Amino acid sequence: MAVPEEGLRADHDEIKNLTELFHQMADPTRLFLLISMFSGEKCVCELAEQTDVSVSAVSHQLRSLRTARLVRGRKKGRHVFYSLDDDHVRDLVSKGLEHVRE
Amino acid sequence: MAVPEEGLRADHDEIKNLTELFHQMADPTRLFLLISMFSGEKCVCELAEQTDVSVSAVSHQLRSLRTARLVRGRKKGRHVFYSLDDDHVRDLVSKGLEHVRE
DNA sequence: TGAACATTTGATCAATCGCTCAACTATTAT
DNA sequence: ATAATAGTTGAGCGATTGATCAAATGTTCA
Repeated sequence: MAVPEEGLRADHDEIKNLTELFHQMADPTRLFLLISMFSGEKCVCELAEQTDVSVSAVSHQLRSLRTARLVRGRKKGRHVFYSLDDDHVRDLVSKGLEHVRE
Repeated sequence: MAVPEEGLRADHDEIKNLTELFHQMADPTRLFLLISMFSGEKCVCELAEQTDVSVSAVSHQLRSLRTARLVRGRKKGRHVFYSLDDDHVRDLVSKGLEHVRE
C-alpha cells in the first residue's frame, strides 16, 4: 500500500507571506529582539541596551517587526513597550533551536 | 503565584545559526524548492520547470540549501536528485503556514 | 517654559542577495 | 567521436538590506 503523499499544498500568496515571516526571523538583531520578548514586554531602551546596535537601529527593526504583525507596541508615558503579537513565533523559534542544536 | 519565566536561552552562536536557518526559508524560490521536496526527491530539471526561474538559478539556490545542510543531492546518471536532509524543515514550514493562514 | 529623556524618521552608504548569461564538466546516446 | 542532455560555476548587475547619523517628535519634570 502506498504511503499517502507527504506533500503540502501552498499557493503563491502563501509562499510569499511565509517568506516574509521567515525573513523577519532571519536577521540576528530582529531574532534577538523577538527572543527577548519571550519573557514579557520590553521598552525600546531596555531592548537596545541588550543588543550591540544603536537605539535607532532597534527602532527601525521593531518597526519592521510591527509592520509584519509579529510584535505590537504599547505606549506608556515616554516609553513604548513591545511584546509578541503572535504565539506562533515562539513555536517557530523553539522548533528552530531544536534544529540548530541537532 | 508568579508564572514561571517563559524565557528562552539562546547564545550568540545559536542565534547566528538560527538566522541562517530562517534565511534559507526566507526566499520564495528556496522555500518553493523545499516544499516541492516534501513529496519526495526531485531532480534539478523537475524542480526548475515548476519554478519561474532558470535551471541555473535553481542550481545556485540548491547549492545554498545544500551548504546549509537543509537538502542533499544524490547523483544518478546525468540527473541529480535532491531531497530534504532534515525533518525539522517540514515542521517549521507547516507551523509557519499555520501562522500565515491565521 | 525649557532641559532631559525616549523614540521615531529619513538620508545615506556599504554589504549582501538573487537573477541571468556564458562557459564549463559530466553522462548518455547515436 | 559527436551531439544532446543535465547540472554546476563564476562574473556581473540591479535591487534590497541593515547600520549609522542627524534631525524631528513626544513626554515628563523642574
